[in-house]
Amino acid sequence: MTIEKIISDAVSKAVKELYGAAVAPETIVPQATKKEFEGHLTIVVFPFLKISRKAPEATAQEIGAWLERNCPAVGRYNVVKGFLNISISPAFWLDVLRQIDSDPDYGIKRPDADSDLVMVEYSSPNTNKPLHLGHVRNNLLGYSLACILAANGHKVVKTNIVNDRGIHICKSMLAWQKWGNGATPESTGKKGDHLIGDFYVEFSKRLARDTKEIMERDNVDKEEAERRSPLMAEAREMLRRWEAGDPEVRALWKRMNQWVYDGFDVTYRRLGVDFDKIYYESDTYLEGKDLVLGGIEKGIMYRKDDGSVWADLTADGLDHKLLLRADGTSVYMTQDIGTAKLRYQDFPIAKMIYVVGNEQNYHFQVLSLLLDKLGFKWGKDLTHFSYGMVELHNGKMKSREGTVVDADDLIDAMIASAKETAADRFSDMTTEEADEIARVVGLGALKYFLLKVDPRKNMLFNPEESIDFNGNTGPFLQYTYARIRSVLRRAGEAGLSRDVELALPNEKETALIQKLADFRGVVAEAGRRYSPALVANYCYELAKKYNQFYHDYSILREEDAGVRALRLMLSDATARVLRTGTGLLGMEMPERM
RNA sequence: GGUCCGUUAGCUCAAUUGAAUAGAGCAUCUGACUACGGAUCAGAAGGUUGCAGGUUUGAAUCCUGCACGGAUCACCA
Repeated sequence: MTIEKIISDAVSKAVKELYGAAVAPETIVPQATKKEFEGHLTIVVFPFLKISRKAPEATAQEIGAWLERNCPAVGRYNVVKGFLNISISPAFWLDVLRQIDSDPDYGIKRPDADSDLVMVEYSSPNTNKPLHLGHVRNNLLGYSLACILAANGHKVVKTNIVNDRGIHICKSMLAWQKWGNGATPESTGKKGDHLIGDFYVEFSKRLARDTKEIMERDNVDKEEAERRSPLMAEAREMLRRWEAGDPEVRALWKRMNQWVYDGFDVTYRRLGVDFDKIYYESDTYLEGKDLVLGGIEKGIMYRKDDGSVWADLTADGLDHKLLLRADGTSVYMTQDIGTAKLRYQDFPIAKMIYVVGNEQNYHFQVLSLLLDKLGFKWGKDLTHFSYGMVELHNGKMKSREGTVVDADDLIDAMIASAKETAADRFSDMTTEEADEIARVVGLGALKYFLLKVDPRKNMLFNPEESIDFNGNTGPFLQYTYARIRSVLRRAGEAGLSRDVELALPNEKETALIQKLADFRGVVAEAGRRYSPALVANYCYELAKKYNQFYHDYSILREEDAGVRALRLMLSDATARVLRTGTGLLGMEMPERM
């Protein structure tokens, strides 16, 4: 039972007894009292005025007086305009702290046998180039979202659909065949995904050169010139052979994709993300066809004279959407329908979440509609967890402009930067220990910075700012955590016992307990709104509050055993909530740094 | 042009979905140290929440219009 629930129940009862009418529960929302007023929780009484038929002040007074008499948790109250500020008694706060302290999983709700299953799709890379900064935001959001959902009692399946076929893959393969001289990750020492990416870039460069020549020679536009390019013809021919199952092409494709997967695995591991089930587009791209053809009979789709198949979505405010080309082959949408079908067969999915960039908003609007029409029960309320672009402070990063920030390079830079920033702190450590902490801090900085922002918004990533040990940053949280652990270690060494009667908390300590108590609500809210940013910003507020608290008291030198024990318990609880909270963001917390 | 999304302090971001005087950090300025970890803390300054209307006891938040920025409207994925 949270303290908010206790108060809102009591208010509900008060209104009923005082005015003889029930009030809708959702209109009673206790919220933290603003710091310039006295009290812990505030009730807004405006919604009750229709029932009480009295002025706001009078209504608040009467409810406050009733609560003081009948609700043991309420110590004092005061009224400002239509706001009823309630002070919870210190003894009650102490109980709250004890509750937090005794629950190792505080704030977390574990799934049970009846829990529904949520599938989260994220990452979804192409196998023709390495992961970049945009993928990093995607991966961190997807992973964190899965953690948050799991913490809210859902069964979660993390999935990844690998885009491993198509013309873009053939481009890399062709370039390798033509100009690769048999290069392998082993022979070049390059990570497989980077090696393949380099050949893709090589192809693009040569194609651009050819295209330009043809444009001038034949006086045609860029699109047409590209179509006439012999390089493109070769790539298309390779795709045709791939689709026909040509053993030679398939063998090359398998070999090169494996290099890429090995490379991706390294990057995923470094980022600390993982998947429960990986789907490959080469396995699923034919799957949607039957469903689409079946849709024709149901009247959901129609066939044009040239044989192509479409869905008319104009009644839903959208356009006509192509689903099968005139030659019978699938498009992206058809494949996503097929993948959905497979997943539905594989898992009892109650809810599907796609973590995909906001440039595909329209695609998912259409997908939701089509899946619904085709009879998937979760089609209608599938969630496209849409996120904005990441920009660097020195300019946009788009793959076409060739200014992509590579994920591996970025991780390296973050770790190097953490090492440099904290060099003097590491002087008394072994090299291994210093390296490990630099890794944790560098990645923590990256993760926190990318996750604290509202996902829908385009954001500006500033590596320098992210690794600052002050302010709203990952390293600040990690530092706070490490310092608390250090204090607790010292307390243990000194044999300071918490096994005494705890003192009642003062105002400052109460404020920290209240913040800690909020954690449960924050996790639930983050689960409801799919918001890692909510958790991130809460963690920062908690760390900040603890720092203020910490600065005011000499915890270890405190002479009153009860007060000291209370403060140690508060420190311990703060460290644990911090660790749990940042854990939901995929961050690691160092014991020392 | 149609649709969707965004616009909050000099900068980077919040605001628990409609509540009190819109909050943090960075940067700037002023203070506080024989420090249980100062990688800290306290304070100041910084705002017509893009603009104009509307609804409401109450609007950054909801509605309408406009401006600016982004995305999308492929027989690409």
